[in-house]
Amino acid sequence: MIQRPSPSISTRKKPKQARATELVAAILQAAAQVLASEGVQRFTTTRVAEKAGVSVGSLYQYFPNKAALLFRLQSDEWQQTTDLLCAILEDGGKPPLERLRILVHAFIRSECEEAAVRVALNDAAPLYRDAPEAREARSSAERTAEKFMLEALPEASQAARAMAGELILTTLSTVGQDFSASPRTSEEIETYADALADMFCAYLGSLGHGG
Amino acid sequence: MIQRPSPSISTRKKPKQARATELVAAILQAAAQVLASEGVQRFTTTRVAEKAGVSVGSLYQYFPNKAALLFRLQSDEWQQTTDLLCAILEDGGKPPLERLRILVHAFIRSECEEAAVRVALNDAAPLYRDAPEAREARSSAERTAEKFMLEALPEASQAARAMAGELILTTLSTVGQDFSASPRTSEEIETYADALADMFCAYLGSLGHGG
DNA sequence: TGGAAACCTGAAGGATTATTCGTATTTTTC
DNA sequence: GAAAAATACGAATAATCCTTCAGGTTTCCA
Repeated sequence: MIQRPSPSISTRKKPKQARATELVAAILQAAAQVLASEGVQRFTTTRVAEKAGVSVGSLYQYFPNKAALLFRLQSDEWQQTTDLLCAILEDGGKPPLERLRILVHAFIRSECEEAAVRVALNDAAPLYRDAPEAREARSSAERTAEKFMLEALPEASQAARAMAGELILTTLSTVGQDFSASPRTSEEIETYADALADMFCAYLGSLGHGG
Repeated sequence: MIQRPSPSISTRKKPKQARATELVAAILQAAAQVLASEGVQRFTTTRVAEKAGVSVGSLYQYFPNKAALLFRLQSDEWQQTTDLLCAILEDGGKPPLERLRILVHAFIRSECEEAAVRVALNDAAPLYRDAPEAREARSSAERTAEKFMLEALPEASQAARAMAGELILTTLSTVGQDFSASPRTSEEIETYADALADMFCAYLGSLGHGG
């Protein structure tokens, strides 16, 4: 398959002075605001620069193109979520299934809190999906998840564990996304998170007995 | 997210002659092709018309705007999938959980077969999401699903059934979407569908006893 | 203090696209 | 067969957007 030379997405230049660092921060913040309030359709480098109180040219000094900016937003968001979830998984004081339940609640809540940005970022996915940097991943979160699954399903085969882990992670992520697309009351959130956790626990339970 | 006064999406005029009907069909077919092969970014009314061997003006005679065309594609796709799934659910000869497993397999397979269009249609969602017609739904599929849940969870409360049904449907749909985004071998497909069905069955099983 | 490096500016270029509308063609109707 | 209705055409319009670059400003450092 031919890879069209999609423009690199890595940052063009790194800020070396304080004002530049602040400028980048202002741009990122403005970008998130524009994305959340206007949607992808109207997410424009010019609009972002304007909202950041900065000129477009400055934006292009630190982000080679629009996709890079979006990708950066997405990366930051993902990193933040990942840290939250890993911290929960690594809490050794509680049994695995309880930790999982807590994690589901935390994730769904987090997803709903920032629904606007998350949904818009998802809408923007096609803009940076084909970029080279978007392909790599293999984070440290992988190992944390793996360790958790080993704890939850000690008797299962490696393949079964991997499959179950992947399925749960995918489900959590995609269902959370879908759920947060509509506005929700906090009661709805808790109910839904509980149901989702019930499903995961039932699944892991069934795998634990039968092999 | 700001709601711009999105122009109506309903078809502007209905074809009354045979040639017009064929033209609309050609446009829809071309639209699906363009969407699958070029992606949303390059999905253009001009390109669609060109591929259909038709002028842009003709396209706009039957679709008031680009969003309407995309929405139509999405509707047709959804209707087709819905019919497939309802047929499986209504097969009274098999026990509920077995039907559910068959349904999961059928859906995942179907999703993977048309992955290109489906993924692109999903990418296009922001273009027609805010349209009035996209909000209504309440199809006959709802009733079928409800009837199925009544069969699968006869002892559960109405609320519990509704929640479980919604969760399973959402999971199936979003996870299927995500799974089909990468190319898959048919072995992977079957394995994944089985795992997903396992999860649903375990969930319903757990609700059946305790609930 | 002065020169260099980093930084910032924003008008303008270049490209793409959605949609319209005046005109031409085909089909139907009487 | 002629008027009317339906259909088809596609160049032109108007808007939007990404990105660059030539030239000014600020900060750093010796």
